Amino acid sequence: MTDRSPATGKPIRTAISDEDGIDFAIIELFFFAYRDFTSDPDQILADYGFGRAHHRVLHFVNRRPGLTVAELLDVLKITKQSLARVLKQLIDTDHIVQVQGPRDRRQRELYPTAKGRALALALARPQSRRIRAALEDSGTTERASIERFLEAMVNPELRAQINIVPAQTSGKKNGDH
Amino acid sequence: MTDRSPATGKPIRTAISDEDGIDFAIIELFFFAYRDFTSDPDQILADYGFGRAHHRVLHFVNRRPGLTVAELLDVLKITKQSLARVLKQLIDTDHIVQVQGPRDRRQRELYPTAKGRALALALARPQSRRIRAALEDSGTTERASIERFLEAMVNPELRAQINIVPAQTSGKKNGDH
DNA sequence: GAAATTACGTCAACAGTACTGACGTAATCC
DNA sequence: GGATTACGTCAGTACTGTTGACGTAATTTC
Repeated sequence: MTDRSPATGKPIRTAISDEDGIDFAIIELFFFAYRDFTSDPDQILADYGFGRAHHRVLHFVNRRPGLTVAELLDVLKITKQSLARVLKQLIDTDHIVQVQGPRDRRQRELYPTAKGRALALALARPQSRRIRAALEDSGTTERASIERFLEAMVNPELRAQINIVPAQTSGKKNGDH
Repeated sequence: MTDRSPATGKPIRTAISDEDGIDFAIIELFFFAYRDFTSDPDQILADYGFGRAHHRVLHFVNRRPGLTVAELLDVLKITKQSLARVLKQLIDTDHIVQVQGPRDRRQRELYPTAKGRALALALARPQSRRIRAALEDSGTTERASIERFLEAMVNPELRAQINIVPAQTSGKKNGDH
């Protein structure tokens, strides 16, 4: 390679590859996949003057209605100040309401309104559609294998959060609307 | 209960679920997985005073050495100004070098230096480790199925970018000079 | 060869999301 | 009653993204 130079930059012309046993293919795919995955709701959010932070808050409040501010902070792994702004906006725009905690009145339980529920669904719809299409296109027979892989990508100590999800609700309570 | 009120917020107490045929499970898993996936390199980047934007630039310059600024912008889907700041820092810190384009001297071909290559590898290592572990933990026998799924998640019109990856540098052209 | 276009760098201004640290208030715990 | 907790908020800052405009050098077009 005719390399004789000082410490200062010499251009390396060969592409990095799986040479070092590093899975660049999936690393890169994960980047592209997530970028496009989030671009769907971004379009909708723009109409409301919201961003991704609003989406995340809205999502989890809909998924775990009644969770407290502290719990939400823990799930999102952001600070109080970061949450404050977006949460306030969502409350002001009547997407989320706060209810004083029953046991502990210092706490604020967060619930979606009908408006907030509708928006959460609207944001999730294109994402879900993309997932379904991807499962079909990739010929993935069992959805569960993707689910297992993604779950295994999450830090073990944080997996508890994932399963707080209400799976028991699946009883299809009320009729259609 | 007692739900009859004006348009203003009434708390909905039931969790959103797969009721509407929406794949909330995977939507949420994708969020958690990507969050933790990016947290690995974030730790390292902090030591250099870099952020995720630097990581992405460094990654693609290492993956496609010699790409031009315009090509990089196209891959990252960001604006010139956003790129300018981080690229300048990477050049100033001797992680990336610019070489005047051979065919078109207006262009700047971007190459990693040894230092830049080393950092790119250091950043990719924990991510690759996480992927390998996830594949094992989830009992995914064939890596390719995950790869296919992720690729199918990418917008079709953008999939071309993915395959620009080297490894088969030949047999691409069709008699053009 | 002059004029238009292209590739890139840069300046200015701004938005969204994240951070830290500090302070105040009400409620609960001990 | 004092300490702690849950939450809200103020101030300041960093990173990454945006748009628009302008300048320069190189290439292309006529």
